[in-house]
Formats: sequence, structure tokens, C-alpha cells
Amino acid sequence: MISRDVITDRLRRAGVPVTLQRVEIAQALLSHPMHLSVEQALTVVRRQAPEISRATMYNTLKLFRDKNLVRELIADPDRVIYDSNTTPHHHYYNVDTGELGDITEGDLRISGAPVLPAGAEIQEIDVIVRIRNRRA
Amino acid sequence: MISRDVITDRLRRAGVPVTLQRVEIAQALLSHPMHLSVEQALTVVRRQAPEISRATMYNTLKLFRDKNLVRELIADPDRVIYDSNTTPHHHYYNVDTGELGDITEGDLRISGAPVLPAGAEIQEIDVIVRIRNRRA
DNA sequence: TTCCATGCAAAGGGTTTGCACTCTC
DNA sequence: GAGAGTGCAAACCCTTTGCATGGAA
Repeated sequence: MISRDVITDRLRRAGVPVTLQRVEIAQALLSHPMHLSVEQALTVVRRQAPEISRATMYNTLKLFRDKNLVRELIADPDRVIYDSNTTPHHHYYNVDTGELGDITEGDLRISGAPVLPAGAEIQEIDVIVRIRNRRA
Repeated sequence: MISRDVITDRLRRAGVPVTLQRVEIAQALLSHPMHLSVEQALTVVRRQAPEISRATMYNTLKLFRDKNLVRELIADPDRVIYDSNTTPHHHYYNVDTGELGDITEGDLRISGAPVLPAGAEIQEIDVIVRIRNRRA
């Protein structure tokens, strides 16, 4: 668990106006790499700070995503997952179980320069390897 | 627009039990490559067959997806998009506008063999290039 | 005739919104 | 003190479900 001071510093450096709730959320999620749904994040954070509201959780995660403190994963069609590991890597998603995991960047490389619509620029490239349990 | 007979044949070959509604839906969606949300697909199909229900649309699209007649795209966090082009290719998604488009397979290549959990096999690999409008 | 497919409407679940209150600076 | 942030509950919207009717083989 990272200290409150270090977390506060990190928020400020990321351009996030500091509040008590944001520090609590950041401390809970950014101390270790993790994949969490909003609901799971809420459960984790509330162990330390029970008064955090659902709306604040949604707001804060989107803010953190905009400031590149977390990465938003659109892999599970039913819910968004937030990844507190922002270093480049890919993901696998088990369509049978919903399990989500990391794939090291070096294990799967992408190359090339896609043609994009005029006036647009790449924000990020998401690679999701959809896997399933081997059939009998 | 492909004839009803050809569509019926295609459904049978794909292992889809033929019904009137499935033929209507297949004819509307599979005649040309397109990206459609369920609601959009419903609008398109209902121009020819107004009695198609929303539930049938959801059921049918999932069935088609299981039979590889369409591809399910998890790119927009708010809704699933179905792609009637099942040949290998990638996509870009404009986070500002929601616009979704194709990227030719050759323009963006993936290489490598990711380590997967035991007992799992790759179903497909989705590459989504998230783009945004260039800031001023 | 039997079973699966369909239509309709209601329920479900993740996410967003409106508004009053609170905190940061 | 002004403006942004927060909490709560209701609203929203996409998707699923239950059930009665209809169609395929």
C-alpha cells in the first residue's frame, strides 16, 4: 500500500485536482496492477472508505482514465473493466468464464500504420485475444 | 440484394435452421458488409419485414455470430456492433464520434504466440485502434 | 404432434443524471 | 465565498427473460 502523500503527489502530477475521495480511490487501485469492474472497485475502496458513492466511483474512474492513471478495457460486453496497469500490454478474455488476463507486450506484436480518417489520430491500440475452454 | 434462395442456402450450409425471420434478417444484413447495432439492424430489417421483434433480432444475431455469419464487435462501450464482414480485418473506433470503420488486415499485422491459461484456445483476436479527432 | 422460434412486455443490470449538500482553494 | 466535487436516488438504455402464440419438420 502506497502512502497517502505519495498518492497525493501522483494525482497532482497527473493533473487531477485532489480530494479526499480521489486519494482513497487512487490508493486502493494504484498500489498494485489490477483489473476491476466499477462494482468491484467500489467494494475494494469501501473497505477503507465506506462513504464513497457509486456516482463518485464512476466519475473518478473516468477522470483517472482521462489522465492516464488507469486504462479502460472494453472486453467484456456486460461491463467496463479498469486496469491500473498503464504500461503497454495486451489482454486475453475468456468468453466462457469472463476471466480477463494480461498478455506481455513482447508476446504479441503489432506492426504497420493503418490508414485513418482525415483529422484523426491514434489514441491507443487495444488487442484482445478472445479465448475459450477447449471443447472435449 | 441477394435472392431469398441463395440466402436460405447459406443459412443451411452454416447450420442455421431456416425460418422466415432468419431469412429476412440474413438478406438484409449479409448482402453487403456493414456495421450495425441491434437497433439499427432492427430498423433496416423492418423496412422489409415490419413484424420482426426486438427479441428475435437479439436471438438471431447471437445465433448468426455462433455460426460465423456475422462478427460481434465489442468496441463501443455502450452497445454491441455486428459486422457482416467475416473475413479477417481490424477496426478503428473514434472515441469522439462513435464512428466505427475497417482497417485492412495487411495494414496492421499481429505476430507472436501469447501464453494462454491451460485448457484454453484462441477463438479470435480483436484489434481495435481507438482514434480521436486531432486537438486544435 | 412435438419442439423450437417468435412476439410482446416486463424485468434486469450497468451507467448516467439531477439536485442539494459539502469541500477545496 | 465561488466553483467544483460528492452522495443519493431516480432515470435511462441496452439486453435478457417469461410466457403464450405460431411455425417447422
